[in-house]
Amino acid sequence: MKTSAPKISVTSQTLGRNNDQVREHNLAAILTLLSQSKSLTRSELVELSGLNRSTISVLMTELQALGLVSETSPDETPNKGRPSFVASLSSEVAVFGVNVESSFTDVCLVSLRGEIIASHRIATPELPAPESIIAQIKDAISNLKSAQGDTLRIAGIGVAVPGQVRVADGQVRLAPHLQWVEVPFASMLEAATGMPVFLGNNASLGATAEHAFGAAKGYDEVVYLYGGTSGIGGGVIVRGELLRGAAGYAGELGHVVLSDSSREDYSGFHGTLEAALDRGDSESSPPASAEALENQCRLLGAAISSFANIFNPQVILLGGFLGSIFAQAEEVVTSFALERILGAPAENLKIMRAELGSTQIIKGAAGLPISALIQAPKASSAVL
Amino acid sequence: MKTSAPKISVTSQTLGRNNDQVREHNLAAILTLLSQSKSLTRSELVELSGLNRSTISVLMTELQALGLVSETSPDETPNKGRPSFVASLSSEVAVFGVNVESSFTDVCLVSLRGEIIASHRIATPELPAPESIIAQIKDAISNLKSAQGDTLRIAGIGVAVPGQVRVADGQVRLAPHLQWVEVPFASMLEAATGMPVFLGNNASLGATAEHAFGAAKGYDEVVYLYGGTSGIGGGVIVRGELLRGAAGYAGELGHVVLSDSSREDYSGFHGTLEAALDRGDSESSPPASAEALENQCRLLGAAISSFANIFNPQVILLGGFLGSIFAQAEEVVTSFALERILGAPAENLKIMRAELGSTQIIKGAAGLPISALIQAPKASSAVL
DNA sequence: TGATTTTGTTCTGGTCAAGAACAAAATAGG
DNA sequence: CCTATTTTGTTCTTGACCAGAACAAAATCA
Repeated sequence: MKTSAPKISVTSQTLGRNNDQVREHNLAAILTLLSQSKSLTRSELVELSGLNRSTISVLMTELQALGLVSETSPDETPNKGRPSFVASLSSEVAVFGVNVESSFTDVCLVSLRGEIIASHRIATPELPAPESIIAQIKDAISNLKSAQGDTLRIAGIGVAVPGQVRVADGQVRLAPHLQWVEVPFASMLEAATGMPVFLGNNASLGATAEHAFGAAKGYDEVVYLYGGTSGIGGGVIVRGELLRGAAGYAGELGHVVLSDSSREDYSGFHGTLEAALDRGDSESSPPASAEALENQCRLLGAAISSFANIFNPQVILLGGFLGSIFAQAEEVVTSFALERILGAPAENLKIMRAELGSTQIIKGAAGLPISALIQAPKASSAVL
Repeated sequence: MKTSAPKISVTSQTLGRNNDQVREHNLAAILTLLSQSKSLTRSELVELSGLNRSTISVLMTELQALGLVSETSPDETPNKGRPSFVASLSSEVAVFGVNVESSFTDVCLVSLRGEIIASHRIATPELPAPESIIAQIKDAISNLKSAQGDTLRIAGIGVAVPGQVRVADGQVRLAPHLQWVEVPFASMLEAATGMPVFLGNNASLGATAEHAFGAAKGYDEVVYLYGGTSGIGGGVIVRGELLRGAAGYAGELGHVVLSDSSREDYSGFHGTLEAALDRGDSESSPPASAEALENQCRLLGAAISSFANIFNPQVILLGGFLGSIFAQAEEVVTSFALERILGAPAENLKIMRAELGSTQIIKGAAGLPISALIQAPKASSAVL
C-alpha cells in the first residue's frame, strides 16, 4: 500500500539533499509542467522550467527511456528556425480512477493527462460490501485493461470514498452511507489487483480535480464545497496542495457550526452547515418557496464568509446542489457572504460554481496515482 | 521591503533546480536543525541531516565563515572516541522583534535562537501615529543596539500588528484598534532604519512562536486561537508553515460565524466567535456567573469543533483570555468541543492552553527575519 | 603506554547542470 | 534554387556539489 501523497515526513523538509534528488526533482518538474498542458515544445519547457536547453535535452531523453513521455515532430511550424519537438505525457501509461458510492461504483481508465479513456459502472442495488465490490472492481479493471492494447502500463489505482479515510495506509475509518467501519480498503484492493492503491475522500478529490483540470485551474488557494446525497463535504487547496491535516481527515467543511439550531446533520451534529441546508433532493428540483431559497442562500453565504476569513482563498467553488443553489441566486448568496468577510480577504475573491460534472471525483481519484508517479518518476516507473 | 516569507512563487515549486540551490538548501537545513535545538554536535547534525560527515564539515566551515554559526569544544565527553564539536547559532547575529499595540509598543533584541536579549517598552498614552511610532522604534533600536557590543550584526526587523497585513509588501491594510488604514509600514520603517522589515498579524505570529518555541513545538498541524483586547485572532500551521492564503490575510479565526445571534463583533459582524465571547476584560476577572462561563465554554467548544473538522490538527492552542477560560473549565470546553468533532479527527487531538506569556508575539515577530535568514543564508548574510 | 573508538579533514570520484561549440532544420530573400 | 538567418537539438567541457575512502586527531579503556 502506498500513501496517497508523496511521502514527505515531518523532518524531510529540513533534510540534506544530494544530486540524485536534484535529478528526481527536475524530472518531476518537467512532468508537472506537461501534466498542466496538453503538450509543450521543448523550447517552452526550457523557458518554463528555467533549466538549460542542454539539461532539458538530457532529461527528456531519460523520461522517454522511462516511457513516461513521448515526443513528436510538430504538425505546423509557424516560426522561423528549426522546429521544436512537441512533448506530451505518454499514452502508454494510464491509471484507474474509482468512485465508490452507495448505489453504484464507477471504474474509469484515465490517461496521465487526466482524460477518461474508458469507463464502466457497477450498479449496486444493495449497499456494496467491501469484499464483493472489490471483486467487481477487479473484474472491471481487467476488462477495461484488456480492451486496450497490450502495451498499456498501469501506474496505480485511485479510489474515492464518501467518508473519512486515513491516507497513510488507505484505511476507511468510517463511511456512513456505505455502512463501512474500519475497512482496510487500500490493502484489500492491492492484494486483489497487485497494483498500488491510493485512497481519498470524495469531496477532497473533487477539490483536487477542480484545481488540476476544472474551474480552479491556475489558482493555488482554493476552498471547495460539495453538496451531494451523502451530505456536504469539502476540500481545501493550500499552496497548490490539498489540505490534509494530521492524518488526512481535514476538509470536513460540512460540519462547521453555523447556527444555534437544533437540527442535526447526518453525523448527528446540530447547527452545522450540513444540518442547515437541505439535502441532495434539491439538486434536481428547486426548493419549495422563495423564502426557503433565501434561507439557504443566507446560510450558504455565512459559511462562505467563514471560509473566506479563515483561508483567504482566491476562489471558493461550489459543487453539487450547492452549485445549483448558487446558480439560481448568485447575487443573493454573494451579498450574504460579503456581509461578513473582512475587507482585505474579500478583495479579489471569486465565488464560482464548480466546473466539472460527475466526472470530477473520478478524475480527482485518478490524480492520486498520477501525482505519485510524477513526484517520483524514476522509482515509480521502475516497478510499472 | 522583503516579503515575510521566503519568496516561493506559485510556479517555483515546479521549477528546475541546479547545484547552487542544493548548497543553499543544505545550509538552510543545518541552520533549521540548529534553530530547533539550543546546540547540536556535528555528529548529531550528520545523523539528523542524513548528509555525509565530510559534507557537514564543508558546510559548517562555510556557515562559520558567514558568521552564522559558532563551534566550541564540548564541556564534557561522556563517550569514547574523539569528542564532537558543539555547534550553535551565532550570538553575533540578532534581529529585532516589535509588537505594536494601542497603548504601548515593545521593541526587543532577539537572538537567532529566539532568546530575548534586551527589550524596551514605548508607552503610547494616545493612539500611536505611524510616523511618530516609527521614529520612536528607530530610537529604541539604536539604543538597544549600541548597548550591545560593536560586533553585533542585525539581520532585520519583524513587526507584529493587530490588523490585516499584506505580507507581500508589508502594507497594513486595516488595523482598527490603531485606527490605521493603508499604512505602508514596512517600507516606512525600512526607510527609517535601513534594515529589512517584515510584517505580520499579531495572532498569526503568536501561532508561529508557539510552533517554534512554545506548546506546539514538534507539531506540524496546529490551530491557534488568541483572545486579546483587540478581539479574537488566530493562526494556523499547515505542514509546519503558517497558513497565509492568497495575500497573507488567512487565519482570521475570530470571524467565523457560529450562531444566529445579532450580537456584533469589533468588525460589525453578527454571530461570530468574537461577537459571542466576552472581550478581553474577562482575562483578569472571571465571568460574572457560572452560567455565563458555561455559555462561553459552549461557544468556544463549538468553534473548536469546527476547526477540528476543518483542519484535522494535532493541537488546538488557546491563548489570551481564551486560555484563561480553558484553564478555568478545561473539561467543560473539551466536552462541548467533542460533541461535534467527527470520530477520526477527534483522535489524538490535543486541546491545550498556549504556553508562552506576553513575549510570544515578540518572538513570533522576530521569527520573520530569522526565517528569512535561515532560508537564504548566503544571500542574506552577504548584506548584513 | 598502547589498543580502540569516534570524529574531523583531505583527497578522489561520480553525478549533475550550465554553457560553449557545433550540427540540424526550418524560413526569408534574392 | 541557393544562401543567409534564425531557432533548436546535441555533444563536449567545465565547475559545483556530495559521497566515500583514507588518514589524522582526540578521547576512553585496559
